Amino acid sequence: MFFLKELPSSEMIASVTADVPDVDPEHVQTVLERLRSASVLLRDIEAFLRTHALSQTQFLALMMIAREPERNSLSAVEISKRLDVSKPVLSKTIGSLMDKGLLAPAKEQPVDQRQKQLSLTEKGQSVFTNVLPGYFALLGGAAM
Amino acid sequence: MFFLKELPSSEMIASVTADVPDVDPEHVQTVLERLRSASVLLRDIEAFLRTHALSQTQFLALMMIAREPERNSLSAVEISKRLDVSKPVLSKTIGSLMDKGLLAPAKEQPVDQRQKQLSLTEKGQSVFTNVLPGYFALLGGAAM
DNA sequence: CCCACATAGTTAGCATGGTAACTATGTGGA
DNA sequence: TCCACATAGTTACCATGCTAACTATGTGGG
Repeated sequence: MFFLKELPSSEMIASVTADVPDVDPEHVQTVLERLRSASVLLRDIEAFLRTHALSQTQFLALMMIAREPERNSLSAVEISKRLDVSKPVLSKTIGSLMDKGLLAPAKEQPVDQRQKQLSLTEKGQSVFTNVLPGYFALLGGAAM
Repeated sequence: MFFLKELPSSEMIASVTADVPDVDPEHVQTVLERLRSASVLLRDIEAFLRTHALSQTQFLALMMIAREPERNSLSAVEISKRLDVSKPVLSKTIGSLMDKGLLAPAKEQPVDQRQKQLSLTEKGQSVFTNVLPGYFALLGGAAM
């Protein structure tokens, strides 16, 4: 997250970037503004998801499984190819989703015994279905 | 941070947003792409700052003091008006910057004894000066 | 004057992110 | 065959974010 409330003035950006070759101060200004909007939106999304007792990562993990075409389960390693978090974080995320009863081991386990196939429970399906419209409404309403 | 490696396909966005009134799927797509770019850039910035043993918040706190016009010190409450983090986080950030010897109590303390005026040490000045060009080079080089 | 309220900052406890290092299982070439 | 290496997932430990509640100081109306 980018935590500045007030962005640096154009004058300050211009004076600082003057020392740095090949940097366009106006582009820097644009990038800073977008970082700020993205951070604000991400906070709003987190606050919204928290009202459903989900973190952003938990929600995205549910989405990866729910929206996988042709299948209703994924292994952790498959989720981690779609979700950009470290392995331990994914492991903990899956653990907390299982504790909440939103995720469970899939009925059909893979031959490779190192993997754990995971699918949404009924509760997981229904929570995801409830949250999704609000999530996209936030994305759609964002001024970026 | 927004942790999807692959964004949802336009088809999926279209199908989901069809249920949500007043949401333009193309706008959602744009917002998702910007969230993703912002997250990637923020990670790059964090990685860069880490090579100088600074967190993003620590660096921004230094910047707030270093770039304050007409003054060379700020109180915590003044920093918190410019930096969008909670009071306890700011308190810890200031503590860690003081531990590193980058920040110190200012020579002139305010009359209000609840406040602690803070200024950069020489080391803090020099670290900040060293880091700033690389920081703006990253911002300037970002494709957003 | 003084007590209620406001403000500055800290402490305590929790959630979520990271890396390093570990176990367990699979795989491929000598 | 079997041993070195690769891959899946977990454990341990730490940094940084949050809220709630605390202490200390300042301020203003009765």
